[in-house]
Amino acid sequence: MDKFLALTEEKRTTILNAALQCFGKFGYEKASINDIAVAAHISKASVFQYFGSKKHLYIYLLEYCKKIIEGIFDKEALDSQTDLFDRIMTSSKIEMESFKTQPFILQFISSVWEETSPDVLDSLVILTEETCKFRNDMILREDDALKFKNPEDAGPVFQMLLLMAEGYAARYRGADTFDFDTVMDDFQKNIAILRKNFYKEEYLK
Amino acid sequence: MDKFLALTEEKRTTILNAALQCFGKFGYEKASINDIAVAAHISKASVFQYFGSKKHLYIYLLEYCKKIIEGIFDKEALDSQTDLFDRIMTSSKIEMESFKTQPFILQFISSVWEETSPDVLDSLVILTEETCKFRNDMILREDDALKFKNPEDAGPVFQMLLLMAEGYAARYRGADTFDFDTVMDDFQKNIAILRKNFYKEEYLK
DNA sequence: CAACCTCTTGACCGATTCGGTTATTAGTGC
DNA sequence: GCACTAATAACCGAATCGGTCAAGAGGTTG
Repeated sequence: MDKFLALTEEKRTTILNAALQCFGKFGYEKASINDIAVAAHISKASVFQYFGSKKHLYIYLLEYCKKIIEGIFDKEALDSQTDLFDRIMTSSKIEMESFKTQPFILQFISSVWEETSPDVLDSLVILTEETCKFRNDMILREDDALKFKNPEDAGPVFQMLLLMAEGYAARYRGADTFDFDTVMDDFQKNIAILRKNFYKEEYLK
Repeated sequence: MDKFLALTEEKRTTILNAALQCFGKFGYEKASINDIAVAAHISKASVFQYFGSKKHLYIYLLEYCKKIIEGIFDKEALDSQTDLFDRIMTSSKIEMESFKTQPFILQFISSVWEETSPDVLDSLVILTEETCKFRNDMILREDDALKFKNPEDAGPVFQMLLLMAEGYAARYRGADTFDFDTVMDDFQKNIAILRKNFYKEEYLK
């Protein structure tokens, strides 16, 4: 793998993106090294030169994604003491911004949750653990509900927002092009509308 | 294919579900006839006995799904002159009920939209056309907005509900078990909350 | 120019799997 | 026991699988 690290960053990300895309799309067993090599515009032999084996490459990707998520997580933890809607918005924004440069990480991560191949089953925990941590961080807090006209609506609304985020992810999964700014704009408008209708008057700054 | 129609209905649906699941999960090229045969608990030779070739099986599935969607569509068109939220709810309910017996149709249909194999590319239109028709039917109407405290919120709220539905679909895609009633309950509660907060007082019956 | 080194890859390996065929079996009615 | 049918085990050539290796290509030293 030191062979791989010696490459230029551009070449590395091209290869990683190709691998993330193929594994994300086909799953571990159905994705072939040849698929990845073609997508990365290199030879199949080079993939083995860099990573040794298919399994090693997959595990490398798991750890690679883990590091990226850790990076997001830290930044997000900094500004976590705000309003519920602001919190959701900023964390989504950070998440989206990070994935802007790494467009295939999202579908790879979600594919990991469906992976069943015994070859890599033991290794999946590397990523699943990390993604759980990420989700738990932006959980609903107690005093969030107080701002709602009907405090009991806070939980469902939060769930609806998570659901919508999943909907966005599903809608653009596998699409080649993806206008992040437009989607975030859309999401922001939706959040504003929800806030306006659910919050007590006094919390509508 | 007359050979296939001669089977018992139970066996037929077992085979179709296996095929829908495999094609839906792996896509046309990566799904092998062997995968399908194993999932259907029959021999590979039987699959060819029934459908002739891989391509014929795939096209049969496209037409099979088209018929099912047509069935839903007709029923849904009958009671289309109600309140926006009721309309979304009942159409979702009908859709869900139909898919309760055919658990793999949903992921198959969404996989068709991502299919790129030249072998079947021409045939995809069989289904894509039909699913478009289905979506267009439950579109927002003009007088729906009048019931909203802020009429301009109607469009976004409708979009949010579509997004949430996609989120539900994504969340349970590929899951073996899926408690439809719980999900529909959840969805219904969310709709009730939205209506309560977005509608003018006079329309809250 | 020759000798050397690094990186990339075309060609190749045995094994497996592919879509598809066929010959044999197992089951059923008479 | 016999004929007919439906299912499959065994098989086909071709392709692809994960993985290896030796032959270049390109650059750096003498």
